[in-house]
Amino acid sequence: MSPVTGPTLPPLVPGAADASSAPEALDMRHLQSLLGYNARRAALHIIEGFMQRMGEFGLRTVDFSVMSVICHNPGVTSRQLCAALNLRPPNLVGLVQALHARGLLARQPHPTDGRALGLHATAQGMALMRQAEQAATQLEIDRSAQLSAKERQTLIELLQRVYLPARKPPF
Amino acid sequence: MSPVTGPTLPPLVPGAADASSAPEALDMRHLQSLLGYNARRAALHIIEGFMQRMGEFGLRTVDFSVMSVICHNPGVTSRQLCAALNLRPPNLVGLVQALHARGLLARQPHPTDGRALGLHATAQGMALMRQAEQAATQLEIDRSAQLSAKERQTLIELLQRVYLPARKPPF
DNA sequence: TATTGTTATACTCTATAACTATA
DNA sequence: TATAGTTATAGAGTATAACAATA
Repeated sequence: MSPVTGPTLPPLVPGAADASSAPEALDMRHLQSLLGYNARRAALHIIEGFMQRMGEFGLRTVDFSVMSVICHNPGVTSRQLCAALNLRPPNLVGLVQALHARGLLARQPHPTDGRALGLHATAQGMALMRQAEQAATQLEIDRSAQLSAKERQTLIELLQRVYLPARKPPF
Repeated sequence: MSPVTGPTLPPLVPGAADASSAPEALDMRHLQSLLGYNARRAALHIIEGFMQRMGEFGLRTVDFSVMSVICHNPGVTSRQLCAALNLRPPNLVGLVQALHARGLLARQPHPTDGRALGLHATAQGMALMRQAEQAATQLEIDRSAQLSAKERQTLIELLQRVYLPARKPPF
């Protein structure tokens, strides 16, 4: 059982592998056969570098996402942001307040709904995000340098088909 | 700017999009061009169902990972588990204690290192994990039903090339 | 009655420093 | 001196319930 090289998974019985004989390399094949495990490990690998890089702009991952959506969708409401980014409204309040306090976004009354507030990036917020988005794109390329541009695109498309609702064929 | 279908990203200036004209659909193209964003969203989508399903076995995601590695690597130490799963030792203590209290694993003195404890799954733990691993595999297939078996395999391989250290060609 | 934004709060997950026993 | 396991604890992230203002 030791020199297994094929895709066969080890049997789930004692003695199938012995950690004391090779303490430095564990058999991780079953976990590595699971999509969720691999997706989580890969996401954490990318985001680890992402957080470092965005820290230079004073942004956490979620700050970047929120600012990016606001920049590309002027007047978006908190509720829309929550739906698009899978956030809970109470967790967005302090986040938006902090970005507003830094002068990165402004809140204007919604044109048709008196309850809502439209979120707009300020000129300063726009300038920051232009830099941040460029840095983010470059960082991701560096962090996934093992992939070609074509492979990276394939990976993104497959990931989107996992979590995005299926769309009609004629796009 | 409205009927854009190509890969061109919207300019990062006000007026590029207007949320009030299409309040139900936001422009998410920039975030969706980022690998980290897509990997995180896909991972959360899979793991959401994973947690529900594993809850029936009384296991959280991390419990499943730990038990799985122990089952396939009898005698593995806590330190090895931490390195393999990117966990911090203090966070593993209570986790292992809980699994031990449930009779799912046993801790035996390490044969060569008096400081370490070898972790072994009990018969009960083995039986539980046999069911859990089967359920996990099936759940992932269900949750990624938009992908063919071949596409799912391609996705896993691309993800592993992102987060696993590169290996020598003649593997 | 339903929804937006908000407050307060609790729960989980994760991370760090420091201790002990052994190598 | 370095490492394995542990303790205590702090911080971040995430979740729910409930409220006022508006639809």
